Amino acid sequence: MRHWLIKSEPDVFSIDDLERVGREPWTGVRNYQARNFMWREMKPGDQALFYHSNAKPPGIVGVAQVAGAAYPDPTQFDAAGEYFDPAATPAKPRWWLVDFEFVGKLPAMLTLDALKADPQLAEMTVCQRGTRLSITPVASAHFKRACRLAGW
DNA sequence: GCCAACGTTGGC
DNA sequence: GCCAACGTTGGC
Repeated sequence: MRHWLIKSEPDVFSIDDLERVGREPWTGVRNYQARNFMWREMKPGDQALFYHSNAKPPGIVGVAQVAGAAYPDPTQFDAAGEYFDPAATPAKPRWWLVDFEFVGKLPAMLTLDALKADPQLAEMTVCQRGTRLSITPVASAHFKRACRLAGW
């Protein structure tokens, strides 16, 4: 099993939203690298750290898991929506996604500051300067360490 | 194919 | 609100 970190702005979609709906298609990702992770590398059952970005403070708040195989992001075909891609067709989709399902909430947020302060976690991609990618792979050792640090 | 301009992300 | 980082766009 591989591990990941997925970012979401809590004002848009928070860990509480995921808990409420149970399962959510990860729509709107329009970055090729992030798409490739969902399309080609994620497998059902992979677990992801759920990260609140653009939050005060930012940090990891829970765990989600890949709920099924990748499929075309339906929002790319919606001409009225903000994620419409005129170059994409159902026969030749450009954007792919997976659904994530709620696994659990951390007892307390593991803040970005706390991640950076931990010698083992400071190497995580999310801790690196200028990292904007919304989906990143996480080493299994880092995943375990983060859960342990958060008391989960 | 180069690269300057532009847009977005996201911490601070 | 600022701005560093960096991906994308488009003129040439």
